[in-house]
Amino acid sequence: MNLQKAMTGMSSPKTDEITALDLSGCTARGCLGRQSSRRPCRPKPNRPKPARVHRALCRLQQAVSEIPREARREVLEGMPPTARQALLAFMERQMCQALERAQPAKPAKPAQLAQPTQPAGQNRQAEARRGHRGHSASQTHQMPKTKKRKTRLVGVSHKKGGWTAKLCLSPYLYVSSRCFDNPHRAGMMLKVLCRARDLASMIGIGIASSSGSSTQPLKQALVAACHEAGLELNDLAPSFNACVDATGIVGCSVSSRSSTCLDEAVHHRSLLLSGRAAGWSHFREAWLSVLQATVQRRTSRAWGRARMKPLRKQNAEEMVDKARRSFELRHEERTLAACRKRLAKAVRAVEVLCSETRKRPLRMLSS
DNA sequence: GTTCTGTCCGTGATGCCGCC
DNA sequence: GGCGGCATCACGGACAGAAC
Repeated sequence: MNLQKAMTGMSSPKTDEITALDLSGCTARGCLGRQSSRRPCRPKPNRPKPARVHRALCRLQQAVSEIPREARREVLEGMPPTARQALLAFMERQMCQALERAQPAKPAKPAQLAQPTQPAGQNRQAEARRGHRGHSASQTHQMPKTKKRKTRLVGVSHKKGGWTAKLCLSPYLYVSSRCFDNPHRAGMMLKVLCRARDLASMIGIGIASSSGSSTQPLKQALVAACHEAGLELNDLAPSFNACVDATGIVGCSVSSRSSTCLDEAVHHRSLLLSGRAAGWSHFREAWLSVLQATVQRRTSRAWGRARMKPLRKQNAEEMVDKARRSFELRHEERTLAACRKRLAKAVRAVEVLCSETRKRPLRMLSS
């Protein structure tokens, strides 16, 4: 009974009844009697080794302990009786051993005995992975081999008002042209942007290598690319925008405000990236400051969202916190699903071993 | 060594805003 | 309703580390 409580962390009478039924059913099914009618002592050659059984049960115990406390009862109820009995017998055995060890010193509480297998945290894999990723050189300036949904000129998009060219100038940093009335003109601008990107990479400029204070060479590359095409920078009217993938923090990408000033976009990118590296609270501050920032805009007759004003602090906080809450909910769901998957696997493994140990399964599994 | 999982990065598409 | 263009989302390949 205490074992069950230790496993579920609950003291529901219903759970206790279930445990009692299963434990009594286990002996009433007569596994031992059936076994005695066959070969009494000689073990089967393909019988699982105790170490293997022990590992499988340890895994199952850990999988159960990873399930959030409130969902454990449901999980235990849904577990096949064979696996559940084996687990209970295993834990009972563990408890006895622990009690024996603790006897000379002082008696330990049963609830504490179930704790050692509790992992440090359910998300430790994800946490461990976080922060270990560097930027691969191969990822920069390469066109991904994605399936294009429409066979249109890559980088040119059709808007209600015309056609624009958009290009990733450097990791996290995007540049868009102004709107043009035909796709050919936008395509030409796209070539100019590509050329600027190439010029920048040729002389080793890159946002990755340039801090916020040294964007001048990149600007020069843009001007040079325009001149090569017989254009002025004003013809292109580039607008810069930094986008940071924050799926690990808020479950989506976060964009800076679009600005005609490269320095502003780079500054926002830098804020968001350093915030992301430092964790949620820092990222939140960075995001808030980006949302509230005033940036330089194109001088066009565009209105509405194209002229969106900086958010007020309260609105920005609402937006940021809403995104985080939504992410946390989704994250919890994903974590629970992963726990359940691991549990199902562990249960299957124990069931297989139980079926292999046709003789006295409980006694063997608990030894 | 292979598979799984989560993150990074790049691209395309579309919603939305308010003046004209 | 048309317009200009920013904001946001969806999608998918590449990648790295963990798990098996």
